[in-house]
Amino acid sequence: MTKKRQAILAVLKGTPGTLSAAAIHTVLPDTDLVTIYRTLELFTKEKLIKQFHLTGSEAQYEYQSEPHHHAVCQDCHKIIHFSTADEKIKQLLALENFAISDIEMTVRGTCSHHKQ
Amino acid sequence: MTKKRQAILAVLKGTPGTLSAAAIHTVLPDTDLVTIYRTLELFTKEKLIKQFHLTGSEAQYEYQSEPHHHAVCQDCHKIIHFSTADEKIKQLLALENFAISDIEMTVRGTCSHHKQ
DNA sequence: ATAATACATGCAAATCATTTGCAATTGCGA
DNA sequence: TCGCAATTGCAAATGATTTGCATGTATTAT
Repeated sequence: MTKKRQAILAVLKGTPGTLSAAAIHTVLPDTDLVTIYRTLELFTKEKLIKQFHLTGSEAQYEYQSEPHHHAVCQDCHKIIHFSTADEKIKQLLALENFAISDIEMTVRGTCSHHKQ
Repeated sequence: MTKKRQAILAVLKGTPGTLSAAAIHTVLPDTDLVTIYRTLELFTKEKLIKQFHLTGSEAQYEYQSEPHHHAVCQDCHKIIHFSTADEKIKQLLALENFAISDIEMTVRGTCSHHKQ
């Protein structure tokens, strides 16, 4: 764990929401964007952080604290974080004036493709 | 609804899983990839089809029949489709020999950013 | 402490998916 | 049929991410 990597992790830990690689680079302009990408890939593999592809453009990263979900505004791309699952989602998000048009779930893991 | 658009929709309707823009282009090589992109955007806005960003690379599209969810293998990127939500997910995917490492939910809609 | 080796970083350039500009074409209504 | 608007294709631009390679830094064995 080098100084640069510590700095990147610190930025992620110190940010409540999600961050893109470019966003981290504006906070740490002395660290090359390529280094940031490589570090984020490393951290993701080590499960220190989580990577999300919420939209078609930049990936979003966040420090893995409490597991939770995301609501993305289709107009302004604001991301609302929430932790309770199930039926309560609608009530919870209603409090935030969020009009749900679709709930989409992605399960990640490994399938039976390799019976080594 | 032009002929080209009909053909693109037919490919999506005739495919059980998801398709990328490039995949559609290999099925319909006489339709320019740009036209495919523009048509997919159109269909997505009209809610004829659904767009997914399951990984960092290509977006996946599928005809909107039954609402369901996706399990993505982190190694081979195979996509398993399933419809039952909640606790049964684990049992269902266990039958497919899918080892879940993470369940991630994305809610799409509109937040209160515009009080026009 | 020094040499040898491995790992981390930065820069430039490549790559991949997608979007944009613009001209040519098509289709459809007056 | 004429004219206008929408559709398509080609080329090029863009945005995000990755790769190659040379340099720098750290770590270990001698």
